[in-house]
Amino acid sequence: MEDINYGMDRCDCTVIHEETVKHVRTKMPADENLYDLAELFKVFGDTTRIKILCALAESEMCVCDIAVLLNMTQSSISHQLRVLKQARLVRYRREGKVVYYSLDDDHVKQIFNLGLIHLNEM
Amino acid sequence: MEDINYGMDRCDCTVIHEETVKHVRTKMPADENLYDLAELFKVFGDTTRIKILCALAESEMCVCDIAVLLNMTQSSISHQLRVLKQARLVRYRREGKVVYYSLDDDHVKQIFNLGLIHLNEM
DNA sequence: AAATCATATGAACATTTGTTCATATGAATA
DNA sequence: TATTCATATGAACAAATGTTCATATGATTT
Repeated sequence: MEDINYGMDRCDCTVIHEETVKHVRTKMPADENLYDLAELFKVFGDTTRIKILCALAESEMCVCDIAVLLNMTQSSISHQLRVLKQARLVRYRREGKVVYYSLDDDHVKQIFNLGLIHLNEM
Repeated sequence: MEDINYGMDRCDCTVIHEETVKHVRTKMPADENLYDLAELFKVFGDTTRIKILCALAESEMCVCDIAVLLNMTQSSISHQLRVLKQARLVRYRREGKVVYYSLDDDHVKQIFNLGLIHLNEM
């Protein structure tokens, strides 16, 4: 097997297993999909947001309730709810001055549970 | 229902739905678990690491192979593999000078797939 | 219409994070 | 034993992120 570097700019390595790399390359999803996937998990990757999701998994709640529950400022909860909203993980409905948030779909709980399973089995 | 603030330091809100908050509070997992869960998802929340996991889902690979595949430096791949190792998402075996990495368990693929399902259904 | 209340948001700040560069480690080989 | 090569790692730096503070918005109530 030849030691070809393929003229890559960034990589300072020699290709060791050319066939493996070639094969895996054909199996990789589009960069855009992997980017989106990382962005999705990034949303789960914060304690405050995890707590919010966990709370909403139990019951619909307004912003103030969540702030009290987590003992955090209304502002920071509101900022985080915006992130969750953009990721389509939560939805909301307005009732007068109060805005109620809830989980958007069932995937949230599923992803959540898989994470817990992984942690429990380590 | 009374407007009690419960003497929270940080929250600038009035409790609106006291019963809801009380109930949800009893259902919340321990802070430590939620912290660990967030830490786990944080690991998935980076494009480079997602790509590495995706590649390893297809085949065991050495560090150089991954660097070539992703067109990144060996150093940055190695740093990220350390993160994945600490999260128990990948394992490795040494064969002479070469270190081969692979997925540690099947949860990785499952979490991965759930993420993709969520993205596809939005 | 003015005041009140729940929520949203922009800017600033501190912290965290990912990559790079230089170098260390540790195993095979000459 | 000296060299080579694959990998690991520490420090530095830039970029991203979460919270806070001040204030805006928008709906209700007086």
